[in-house]
Parts: sequence; C-alpha cells; structure tokens
Amino acid sequence: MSEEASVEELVERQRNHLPPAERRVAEVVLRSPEAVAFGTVARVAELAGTSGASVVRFATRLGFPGFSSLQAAVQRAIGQQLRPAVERIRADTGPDVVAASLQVEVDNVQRTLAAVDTASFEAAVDLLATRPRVLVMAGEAEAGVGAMLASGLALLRDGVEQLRGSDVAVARRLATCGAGAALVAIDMRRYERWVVEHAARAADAGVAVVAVTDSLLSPLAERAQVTFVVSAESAGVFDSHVGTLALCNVLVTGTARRLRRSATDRLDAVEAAWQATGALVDG
Amino acid sequence: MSEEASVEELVERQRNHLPPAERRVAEVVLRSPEAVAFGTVARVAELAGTSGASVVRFATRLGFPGFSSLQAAVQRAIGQQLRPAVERIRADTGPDVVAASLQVEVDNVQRTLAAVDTASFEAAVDLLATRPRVLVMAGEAEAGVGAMLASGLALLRDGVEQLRGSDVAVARRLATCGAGAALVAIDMRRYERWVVEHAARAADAGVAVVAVTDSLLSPLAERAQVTFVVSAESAGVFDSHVGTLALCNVLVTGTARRLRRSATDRLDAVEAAWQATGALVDG
DNA sequence: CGTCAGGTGAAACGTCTGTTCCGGACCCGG
DNA sequence: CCGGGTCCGGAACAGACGTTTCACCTGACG
Repeated sequence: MSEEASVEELVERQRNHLPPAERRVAEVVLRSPEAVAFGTVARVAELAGTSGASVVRFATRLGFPGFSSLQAAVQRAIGQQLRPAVERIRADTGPDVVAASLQVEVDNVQRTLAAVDTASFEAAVDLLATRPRVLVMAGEAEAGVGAMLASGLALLRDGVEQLRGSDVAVARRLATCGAGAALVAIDMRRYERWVVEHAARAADAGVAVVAVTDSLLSPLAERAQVTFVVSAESAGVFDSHVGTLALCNVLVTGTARRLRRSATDRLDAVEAAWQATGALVDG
Repeated sequence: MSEEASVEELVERQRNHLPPAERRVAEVVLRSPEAVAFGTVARVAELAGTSGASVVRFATRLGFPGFSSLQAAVQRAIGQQLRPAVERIRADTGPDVVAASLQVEVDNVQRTLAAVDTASFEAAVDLLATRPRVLVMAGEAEAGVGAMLASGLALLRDGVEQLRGSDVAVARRLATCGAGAALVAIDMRRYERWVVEHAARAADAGVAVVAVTDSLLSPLAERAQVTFVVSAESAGVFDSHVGTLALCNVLVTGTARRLRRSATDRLDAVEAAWQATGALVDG
C-alpha cells in the first residue's frame, strides 16, 4: 500500500490557505467525519452553510479528483478503525509475535465484552445461579475454557459438571439431567458435530441452552436461549480463546454476585478444607 | 434514544427463516458491516455472491422498508462505535460487572504480554520446540489454561502431555521422563503444594522448568530456567487467567513459527483426519 | 471609474443508485 | 408426471447523486 497522507493531515496543511466557505467545509470534515463518510455533497454543504460546489472545490484543493475520492479516503480511515486488530496488525507491527498478539488479544477482550448486552447477561446469570443443574460442554479447542468456567461455577454452587468423554456418555448425561437444567455450549467455527448435535437435542428436551460462539449465525445459536458472540481472532495459527475466557470470568463473577449469601459460606468451607489439608503454600 | 432493536438482533431473529442467498447476505452484513455502511447494494451482493434483488429482499425481511434504511441503521451503529469507549459505557448503562471486567481484563493482557522479554521468550520457545518431551502442570484453578497450552502444543508436535491425576501418578511420570524434558509449571499465589514440590523435584532432576506464575518471588520461579510473570487481577472473587491464556497463546504461536515445516505437515494430517471422520460442521 | 481575478451558488447534465417487476429454476407433495 | 409455492437474478424505471458549467458578486489595483 502506498504511503499516503491522512485526510486530517491534508486538511491541516491547507487550513490557512482556504477561502471562507471552504474553511467552514474543512471544519465540518474534521469535526464530524461521518457526515462526509456516510453523507452526500449536499449534506456536507448544508452543515457548512454553503453550496455543493464549494464542497467539491474543497475536495479538489486537498488533491483529490473530486468529492467521491475524499469520501472514499475518509471511509477507509473509519473502516480501518473498526476492523479487528488482526487485519490492522499486518501493516503496523513487524514480525514481533508478542507485540502483535498484544494488540490482537486486547482487541478480542474488548470486542467480546463490549458485545455483551445487559438483558442476555442477566438472563444467563439467572440460569447459572438458579437452575438445579448446570452442564458445560465445549469443543476440543475450547475444553480448557469450559473447564475453567465449570470449576469457577463449581466453587459457587452445587450441581455443576463439565461434559466430556465419549459421545454416548455425553448423550446419557444429557438425557438424564432433566428439563430444569442449563447447558452452556462453547464452540467456534468449524463447529464440532457432537457439540452442535447434543446442544440441539438438549434444547429440544427443554434444557435452557446458553451458547458461547463466534457468530449469531452459528448452528449453536440456533436453538439457544441466550447467545454470546465472542471474538477469537489470533496472531497465530489457532483461534484465541482469550476473549471467551474473559466472558466466562464475567459470567462467574455475575453468578457469584447473585449467589452472594450462599456462595460465601461455600467458599469459606472450601477455604477451611484447603487449610486443613495443608494443600496450599503461601510462598 | 428510542428503544429499537439493533441490526444484529434483527438478523438473529430471522436466522432460521432465511433462504440460502439471503443467509449469505446476512453473513456479509454481520462480518463486514462497513460493506453495507459505505457500499452499495451491488457491492454487498457481490460479496455475498448473489444479486442486488436478494440484498433488498433481505433488508425488507428484517423489517426495513428497503436497503437504504438498513444502511442508515448500520451507519448509526458505526457512528456510535466511533465515539470513545468511555462515553459508550456510560450510554449503555451496561452492567457494572461487564464494564469493570473489560478494564481489568484488558489490563491483565497488556501487563502480562508487555512483561515478556525477548530473551525469555526465545528461550522458552526453544525448549518447547526442541525438547523431546514437554510436560504441562497447572494448579487446579489454572488447569484449563494448562489444558489449552498442552492441546495447542500437541497439535504442533509429539510428546506433549498434561500432568493430572493423583499425586503419585504425577510423581511417577516426572521420575520417568528423563532429563531432556521440559516442564511448564503454571500456578499463582496460594500456590498448590503439589505443583511447587513436583516442579522443584523435576528441576533437581535436570528437567528444564518454565514457570508461569504471578511474581518473580514465587516459589515456582525459584528453580525455573525461564519465568514469566502474569497479571491475574480480577473484578470478581477469583483470579483471572485471561492474561495467562494470552501468554500461552503467544508461546504456542512462537513454537508454531519455530516448527513451521514439521508443524504444517502435522496440521495437514490432523485436518485430513477431521475431514475423513466428518467431525466438523461448517455451519 | 474600469478592469480583472478569485470566490461563490444555482442549475443542467450524465451517471449510478435503490427499487420494483417479471420470468424462469427449483423443490415438494400429490 | 403434474400443479403449487418459494427462491432467485436480469432488466426496467424513477430518483438521487457528483460533477461541471456559468453568471453574479466582491474587492483590489491601475
């Protein structure tokens, strides 16, 4: 990609050599770029209190062939800003894996948690806190995250299990868990057949399914009662589940808050057991 | 602000009632919203591999009068997203837990990865890539992260195991692994005695230990050849291992890069096996 | 006062857009 | 094999768009 100056730079450079009408246009462009990105010549002209012709002349003065090119440049800038970090990385950072991952992983966490809406969160926490049985089922790549969700929840309440083992074992467990259970299903694109199918069957049987997946169009989301969309971009070869883990943490935290009274007793008991067995070293 | 459903919600609501062509349009809309915000019917149609008419039909199916209204809705969403995150959080009145976690988890990732110095990283990757045997041992709370590290590495090379099970089983495995092995030990404050002691004993036996822990003063770091310090702050009651997982991802990525030639063959073989068994659904 | 250069907006032009309509392809139950 | 429905893309149409042109205004200068 050629090294071209940003629109803001171009505007700044011309700022003092502009006739009054075009100067007002410049201010509009800097102050509300979405007006030029999404709008039309007429709209920008209206905001600047001038006519379309001045807007076009302003664009050409910046060096663009016309307004359309200026608009395209602003759109590219905005587009870059909201593209996932993975695609930004390629241009910015060098071959430093750590630096690249830093950007990507931060982006994963931000996107994943920003996408959590209040209603879904409350609904999910409600299920996790009140259902007599909570099952966690995760694809192979996400098994670790699933385990951490399950173990976190298990410290807060009874009746939490992670589903693993053979297909038939999972099927049996799901068949016998009763309709009052909740199932958290975690899987990403290239969905694993067993996860998708067991989740669907459970939903049919009346189990409340919470889907943690990578798209609203995922087959997991299809029958789910609550769906969370996570960002799993990676600087490497495999998907990153950092965002997913962050989401699981929030769910555990929310559940802990909901169960405050009973959970603290439980945690105290666990703590006492640890102390008694001397399993911990304070270091 | 009026209470109107987001475009994503509208898409989800229709997800099961979409014909194939419109479904492809839906994927484009969700995956690259800038195409609909900045682009035209023809552009979206091209990306979805269909015709303009299907794009318009899709928009009307969501409840919009036409494509233009869908475009306007997406533009509004992007416009909001362009504002600084601080304002957004206030506007959403999202649950405090989520907002707070966002900050904390981002911080964890940043601190953890920023603390990785090049020499340690290279040394660790070298161990993970070249040692004939790699063992992963994690405290209970970190077991999931350990599992993800182990499974990531196992996709790249032979001889990767996660140590679990009873104390004696772990002891036996460590005793028989030979001095050429590498051991990744993951544990945080309130260190678990078995992790600390097994790691120490392994180090004495000549195993190269990579410690992933929360302080340079940790007992794990004491005998380790390479130590990574992670940030595990949390907005809730338990430690967050988001930063730890990010670190593990980087280690896997680094190892993959080092093993590029052999690893790609291996991944191809895995892929072929998946295809052959039909274990994956593309959704 | 006359001339000229630059700034400006209204209007005309051609292009491209979104929308609608229609005919054909396809699937399914009879 | 045959109707009914759905799905889909090409083409036609009306409208909106960016661009260009041109006439008017203003201020400076000789």
